[in-house]
Amino acid sequence: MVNASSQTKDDLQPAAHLRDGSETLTQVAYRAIRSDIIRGVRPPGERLRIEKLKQIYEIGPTPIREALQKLNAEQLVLSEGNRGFTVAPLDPNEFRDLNIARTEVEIAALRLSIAKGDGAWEAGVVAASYTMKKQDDLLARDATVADSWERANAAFHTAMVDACGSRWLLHSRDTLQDLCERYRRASVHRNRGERDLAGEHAAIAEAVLARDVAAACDLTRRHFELTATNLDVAMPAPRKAPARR
Amino acid sequence: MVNASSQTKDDLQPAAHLRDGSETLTQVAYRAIRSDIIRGVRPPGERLRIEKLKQIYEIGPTPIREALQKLNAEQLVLSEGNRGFTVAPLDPNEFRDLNIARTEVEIAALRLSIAKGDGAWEAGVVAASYTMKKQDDLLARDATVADSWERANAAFHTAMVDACGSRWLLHSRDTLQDLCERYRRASVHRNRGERDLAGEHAAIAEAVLARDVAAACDLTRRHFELTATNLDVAMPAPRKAPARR
DNA sequence: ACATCCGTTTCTCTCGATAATAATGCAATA
DNA sequence: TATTGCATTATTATCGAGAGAAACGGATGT
Repeated sequence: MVNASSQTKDDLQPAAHLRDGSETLTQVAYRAIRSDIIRGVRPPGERLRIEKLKQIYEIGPTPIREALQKLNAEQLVLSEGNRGFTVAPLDPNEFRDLNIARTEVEIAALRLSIAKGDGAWEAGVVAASYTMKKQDDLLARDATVADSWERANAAFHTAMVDACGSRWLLHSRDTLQDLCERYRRASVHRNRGERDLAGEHAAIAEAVLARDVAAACDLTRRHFELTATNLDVAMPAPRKAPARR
Repeated sequence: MVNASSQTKDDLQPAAHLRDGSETLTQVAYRAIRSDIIRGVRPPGERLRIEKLKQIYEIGPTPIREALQKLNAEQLVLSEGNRGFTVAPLDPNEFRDLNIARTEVEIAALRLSIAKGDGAWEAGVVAASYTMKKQDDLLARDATVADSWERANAAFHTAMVDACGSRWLLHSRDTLQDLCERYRRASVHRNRGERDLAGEHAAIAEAVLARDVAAACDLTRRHFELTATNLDVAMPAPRKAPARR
């Protein structure tokens, strides 16, 4: 007698364990590859060969390609003519560019959010600040950038701009934010110890709650700039094909 | 004798007449469908069945799907579970939202551009203003929104922000701009005659060249808001399936 | 009459295979 | 020895067909 079970044959499909009822394999592949790129599992400049990805993610070539096209639309993946896909390279100049855009969009959203925010928004700000402080204190002792700190930090800044009233503005912000995150994760942080992150965050939250637009924007801008200048973006280390015309 | 020519068999392929040497069918499909959606050829809410599109654009299902995924990434096309793709609907609230984001990003870029702009940029502003004035005068007489006016208008505003120093900021701007354009094209313009577009544009250009940040931003903001409030966004006319859960 | 269930149909999604394109190595020639 | 041209190889892009899921409609029961 075979080791029969209640499993259908679908359960035996390799990638199916992550698959929700009505979720397409394209979406699965998209999220998986995107996450791997942002977290640095797939390093900048890596060639993304379909055959290889097919084996890694255990998904057919069509969903993989569709996912890559989607990632290409947000510039996390580059696609050149008939020469396949590559992970977008990291470039210090590009990061400066990106950080300007990120900051400007954040400031615009922050300004609107302070102007329009209601009681619920204020409560969110207070809550996020509370969590942030705990994580900042943890970081001050441990110095290792935990995933929980990253999440708290993202949530903190999101809470500030959450009442801006334009989902599209927030969407632009998120896109730029994700792009920046890849740079942050891939870079070494200098002067980590010299910064008073908890103090900076507290000052921002205070200004925001006091509805002091000028101060809040100023503090946030400096907060971002400080992070950016403290980042040493690793130059694209050419593994093969140093300069490919 | 057959009407033989120097055509290779490639030239006989239906969609190949638009195909550059190293251009992918996916890219061809992407641009074609995108253009059709923005120009309103494919109306909001329309279901995009693969089989149908395959015949219309004379391209196989795979490139079509990849193009749709790309369009989905920029929210011009919606994709639901296992239920295919649809053209993103038009919604007045969404437009308000979008216009806020569009305006804020434009203003941020404008501020930076005025601060950083050099001589070449000034020359570009002057040139774009010149062309714009001609098109505005033409429009004042003819009332029909010509394609040439649309182009001049886009070029005018682009020239203003061109020196902002962040390609990513400009990219966000372009994305939002394209989304707005679809609303503009699909809507009826009220009070077209009552506006002095040439005057508004001239005032903006003047403030920009005088490096008067406050005035330039203020004028631009009002310029956009006026356009937005003068637009009557056609509500999504439900053709079939009025309210589809 | 109305709701529910089940079979049918339509459409989407996915795969494997093929054709087209670019990269690679080798040989032949100057 | 360097270079050009050609044949080979590897990888990409595309297609057509099949598996799977949702929508549709008729029949049954309350």
